Amino acid sequence: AVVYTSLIKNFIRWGRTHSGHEIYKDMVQRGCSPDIILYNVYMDCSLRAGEIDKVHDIFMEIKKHGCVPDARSYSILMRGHSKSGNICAASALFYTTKNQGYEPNALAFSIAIDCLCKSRKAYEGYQVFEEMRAKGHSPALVTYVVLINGLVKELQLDKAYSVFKQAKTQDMLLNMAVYSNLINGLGKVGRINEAFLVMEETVQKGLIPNMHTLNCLLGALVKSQEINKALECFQSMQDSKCTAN
RNA sequence: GUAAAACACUG
Repeated sequence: AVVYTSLIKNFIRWGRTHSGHEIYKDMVQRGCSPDIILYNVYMDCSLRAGEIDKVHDIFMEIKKHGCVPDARSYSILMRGHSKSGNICAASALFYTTKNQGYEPNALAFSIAIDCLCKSRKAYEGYQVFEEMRAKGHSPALVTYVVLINGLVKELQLDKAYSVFKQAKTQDMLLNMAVYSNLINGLGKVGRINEAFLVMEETVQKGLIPNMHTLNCLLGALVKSQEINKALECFQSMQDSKCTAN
């Protein structure tokens, strides 16, 4: 199985996906039993190669051949569903995994959060995030960013802000894009004062607001009819040679 | 012999 794994991996990786599939079939025909590592590699490679439907097919093969999917198998399948837009399946899978008795590790949590945010289910992503923290895992910077951006997109500003605060207490170095995003979201729901606070914070942190940031702020100000401040902001944009829209 | 991943206004 080790040899077959390597063969399948390399064929698919180098674009010879069809040969990869043939090797798998051949292996089965010859009575050689695939193991779970082979299946995980096979699914992962197919996913990267863009054969998303294949991921699901392979997953089905696992049980058919008397293997038991492990936590990684579920994570890969989840990525597949999220990539193909199968939103319901993606979000259900995380719970299925747990029901199978697997305790997700930090990576499994992160993948779940990422998939959920991409499926526009940031709310669920947030729940998974809370669970992750409760279990004592430390999310990576990207996980915070993905979640904050996802929540902002769905205008869940309370949650976004909460995650934002938590990121800071973990000394995460959030970049300007995240701040701009948050300002944008706060502006959209009319929380202009908070948008300003966030703006001031960027300055304190030594981050340099760019044209995206200022445009976000400008949009927020116009929306809340703070014309004077909008003009002020517009002025400072011109001073810093940013282009307004 | 098997892990993933993101980002910004307006249009």
